Amino acid sequence: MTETPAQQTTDLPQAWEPAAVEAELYQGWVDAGYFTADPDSDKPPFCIVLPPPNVTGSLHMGHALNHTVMDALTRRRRMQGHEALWLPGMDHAGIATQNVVERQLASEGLSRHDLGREKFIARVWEWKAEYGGRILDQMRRLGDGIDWTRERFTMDDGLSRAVQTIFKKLYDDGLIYRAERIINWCPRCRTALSDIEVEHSDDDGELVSIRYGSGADSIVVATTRAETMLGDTAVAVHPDDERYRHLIGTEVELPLTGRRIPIVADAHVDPEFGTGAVKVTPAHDPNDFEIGRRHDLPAITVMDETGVITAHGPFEGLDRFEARPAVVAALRAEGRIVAEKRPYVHAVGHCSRCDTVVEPRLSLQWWVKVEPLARAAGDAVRDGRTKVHPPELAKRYFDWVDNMHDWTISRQLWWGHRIPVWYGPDGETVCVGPDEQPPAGWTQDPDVLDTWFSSALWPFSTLGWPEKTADLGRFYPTSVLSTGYDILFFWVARMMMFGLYAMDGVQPFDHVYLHGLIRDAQGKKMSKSRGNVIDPLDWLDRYGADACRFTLARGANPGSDMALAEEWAAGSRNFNTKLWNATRFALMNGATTATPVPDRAELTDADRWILDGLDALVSEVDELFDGFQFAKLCDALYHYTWDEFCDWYLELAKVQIAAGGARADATRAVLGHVLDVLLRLLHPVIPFITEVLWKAVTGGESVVIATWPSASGSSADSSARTRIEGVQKLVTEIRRFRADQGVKPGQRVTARLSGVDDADLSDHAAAIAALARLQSPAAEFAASASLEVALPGGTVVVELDLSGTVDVGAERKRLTKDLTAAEKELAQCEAKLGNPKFTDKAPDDVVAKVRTRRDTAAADIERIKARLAALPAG
RNA sequence: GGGCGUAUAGCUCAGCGGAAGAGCACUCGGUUUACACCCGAGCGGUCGCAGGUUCAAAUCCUGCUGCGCCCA
Repeated sequence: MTETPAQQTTDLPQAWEPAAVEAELYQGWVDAGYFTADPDSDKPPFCIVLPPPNVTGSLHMGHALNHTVMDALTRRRRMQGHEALWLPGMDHAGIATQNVVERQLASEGLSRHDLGREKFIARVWEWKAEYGGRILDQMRRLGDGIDWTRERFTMDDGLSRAVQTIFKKLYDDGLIYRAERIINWCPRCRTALSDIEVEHSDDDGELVSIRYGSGADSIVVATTRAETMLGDTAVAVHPDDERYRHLIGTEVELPLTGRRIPIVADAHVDPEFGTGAVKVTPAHDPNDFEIGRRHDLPAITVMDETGVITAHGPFEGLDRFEARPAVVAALRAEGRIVAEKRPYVHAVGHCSRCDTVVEPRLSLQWWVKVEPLARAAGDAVRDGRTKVHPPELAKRYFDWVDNMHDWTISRQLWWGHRIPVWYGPDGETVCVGPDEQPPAGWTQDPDVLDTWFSSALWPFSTLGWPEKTADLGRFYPTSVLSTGYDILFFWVARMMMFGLYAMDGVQPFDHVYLHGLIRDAQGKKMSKSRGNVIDPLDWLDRYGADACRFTLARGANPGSDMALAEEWAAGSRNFNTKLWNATRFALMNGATTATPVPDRAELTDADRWILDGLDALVSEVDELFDGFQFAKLCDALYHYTWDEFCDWYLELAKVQIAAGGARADATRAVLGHVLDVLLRLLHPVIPFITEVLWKAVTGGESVVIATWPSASGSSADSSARTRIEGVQKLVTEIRRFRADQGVKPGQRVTARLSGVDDADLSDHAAAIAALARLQSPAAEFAASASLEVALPGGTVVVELDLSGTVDVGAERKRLTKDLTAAEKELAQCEAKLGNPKFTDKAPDDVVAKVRTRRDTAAADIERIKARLAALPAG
């Protein structure tokens, strides 16, 4: 008999207290170098680059979810023997960071202009050193198995060099150009924004109809931005619009200004909208800009970069939102307001960083010509080099990349990568690559690049590009990019474009996994204004990293958002506690991996059943991991752990251990083996608790570097399974009967079972008695009640001495309910079988199945009726 | 306005052609020496509405309605 090693019962504390041990465990992993990848190993590579969080950011639930996913993927591959690299870092977040530091300066009564560009940038670096990157420490608390030795920052020297290199390459290839266009302008940030940095919302506004000109030749236009009329240079109508045909080519007087403007015909005007005549302000509206180009109209800018009106007498110096009512009032005074609609709900663009209403503005900016890049990015997904998970979202990706507008990359900021273009005294232009010098006396373009420009290089710049480093050769293309579907466009599309371009057509990642968005328990978006934000740090404190991670992974159904609430985390915490207690109990009973699991011939039905279930679980988990099905994977692990291992096997194992001798030793080996495998399977999702438990069970160094389980290869014993399921059904029916009869769960009841041999359960009498709390009858046994349980092999009759009055009413109620169900079943089956079309056309196995169901139902009805008839009256 | 997605138990979601499922919540019982963060037993659904295809529809098709998202 195996000695129970003493330390196994004492090593594990009574309860799992994550807060007390997580930090130390994590530091141990880092110190051991488990997360540091070696480019020179001969293992197959696996690489994930962390979508770099903002240097100003802190961990929110969306990060926590994404990190859980990436960590689980990486940890599993590491266990599978891959050279696993998860590479961390941050982006410099141009606008956000500059805003933060400017606010800091403002509190000192300073502006960035007081400091000047160089000193301001130095100040930003100081800020970063002190406050930046809080999120990196929070990632440690989540348990991220990240290679900290490779941490990168988009403004680092190496990455800045990558930015300059690719800019020069694009410029030389004619894919970067400078042009004056209408761009999205944030008057608060005072910079250009790209299309995707603008968020549209339906806002209350006004629709004002204004009469231009006078008399028969007058024309009415409608606008939501009345103040822009100061910059109108035409009125446009549809060429086929009979109402206005006579006016085309004539001029009207623009009110308030005295200017005369032409009426032009343009096919892009919608005759159905408003009056069918539109005012044209080429300097302040993208559509109008196009009309202006087609008709060679001048563009008059009437606002400065802060949104303040710059001309036109009484309106000069007014903010755009003050100017709007002022202009309307002035027009009304002239009797030119024909109609006003207020509120008028229409889509308004807002700055995604500061929510200020975006102003379309005519301005000279740098652009990326995206057409060839976007086409390549689309093709990489179309031809399967990069796979999108879930695949439905690929369509959205195509919609985007196939209709992409050129990308404005210049930003009127100081914090960022300065555009490497220099201007000569006579307007010459030169783009300067790394290691090149601009001609003396030339001046550099003052603008910096969009942060996303450098982030788009992340999958290869972090690995050393443009140098041909060992890391780049080994880990590019990366394996998986994981992110929320909401930033599919920010991340995936741009990384794809630049990755393919810089790396000679090799895609930056093989798989793109897109997870859903985090919502509250009612499915509402989390937002500060709603007050429904859950802070992951709060959950980490109160429930532990494993519970937080398990909750997130368990909710990650492909393509759909995830609702979160306190109860979810508590449920995961409970799961961890269950796992803890089950393992502790197994160890207290001598569970071990020191002795091998005996041959199957030596094992009981229960042993084979739980081992076969474990094999099935291994295969299922592998399949689900490969398909990025995290919710199902967690459910499978949860179900096996709790419903099969804890609820049944551990109870059956108690009986086997009580038997002593070789049976007990075999059971200890099975317990040890199942826990060893189960803990390894759980480790990628819940790394901390599995580390402690796995070491206690196996005595191994660390589950982080343990081998990923594979199925045993033995074929499943289906008759063992049938018998265990028979035990389960019998035990459950007896418990149900006891509960109906009001017998306390713990109370032993004298019982006599017959038909056990026919049901092939003769080996399981002890287990049935233990689980159903039965005891053997004495000589003078007098049954006061009985029940019948139909099993595949035969019906087991259980006679019980309830030693009290029997609740005949409860029994009748139960039997009647069962009878109703059986009768319904019989009717359904007979209806089908009575339909010749069904028996002719349905597959044979389906018909056979229905026949069996009919026979079972008929037998059930007969049996239940007999029992009801035998029941005493009352 | 255009496009996409979704509608299943009180809540959050699986299931996506052949007997309606899970977690949580709820009800009843419980000091069963691993666990009350637990154990045992339950209750709960004409699968949004209306048509159609099929021997068979929660599952496929059409329309409608509600909700959500993306793009104008």
